[in-house]
Amino acid sequence: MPELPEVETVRRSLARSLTGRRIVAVDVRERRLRTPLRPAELRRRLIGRRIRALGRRAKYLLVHLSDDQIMVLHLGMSGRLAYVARHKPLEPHTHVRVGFDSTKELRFRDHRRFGMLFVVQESHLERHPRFARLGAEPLDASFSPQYLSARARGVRKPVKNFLMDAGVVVGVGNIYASEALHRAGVHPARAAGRLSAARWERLHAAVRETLHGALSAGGTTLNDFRDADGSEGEFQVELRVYGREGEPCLRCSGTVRRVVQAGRSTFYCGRCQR
DNA sequence: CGGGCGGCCTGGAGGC
DNA sequence: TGCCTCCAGGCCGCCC
Repeated sequence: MPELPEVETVRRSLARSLTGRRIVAVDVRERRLRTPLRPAELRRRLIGRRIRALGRRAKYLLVHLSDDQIMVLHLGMSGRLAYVARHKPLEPHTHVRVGFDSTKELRFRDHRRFGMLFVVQESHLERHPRFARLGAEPLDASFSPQYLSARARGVRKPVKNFLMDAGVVVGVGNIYASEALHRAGVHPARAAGRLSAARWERLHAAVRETLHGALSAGGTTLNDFRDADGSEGEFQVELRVYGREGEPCLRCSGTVRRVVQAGRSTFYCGRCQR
């Protein structure tokens, strides 16, 4: 569920609390995450280092540390980060605690354990296997309709799946792909390689507007998304098609439908999305 | 080789 | 009421 706006929301809330802090303790309570945690290595590479800044690449949160190190966090589907008082009782599924030179600590919870936490050398980040093949950042200036159109040339897979391909554009997950396609009036099953330049213009704008809107709302909280201070997002009330199967389209008199594409639910209006 | 799909996980919802 | 199945979806490996 955490897509770009949710990860960015967490980044912003964490940056306020963590920037400038020094790591003094790392407690791994469960090492079986998506990538198995290595407690000794984590301690060796994290303890004593200071947090310089918080960044983000795709859905990865980047905690930039002193000495050229980055602590990389991925929330998977159910991951949560919270900066809370050290003495607060542990919530269920708290897998990692990172202590700081303050009275608070960072807690990483993830009941489904799809999340990740590892450390990379900053100068090696772009060569890291999980980063080397990532596509454009949708909110960057380099992301353009021409880029999308060029990457889609000859691609026969549905445009919905194309938008969710992190090798093309990052951060667009299942919810915002449906929302952006609806906003652009593009049918999700249309082959990516068969969209006109005008449609790429609309879709490009729709992706950015959707992500910016969600960001302004602090993300979408459908089940359990929270930022690092525990606040919920508000964008769920602005969703136009996602989760609205059978309900009326908010733009025309059509009905929102649900189909499964590549194993994922897609919501769209069969009337105004062509 | 592009693209679809299953596996990884667990909690919650819905069916019987 | 309780048990079972299904679904949620980011990412990757596998397979056609």
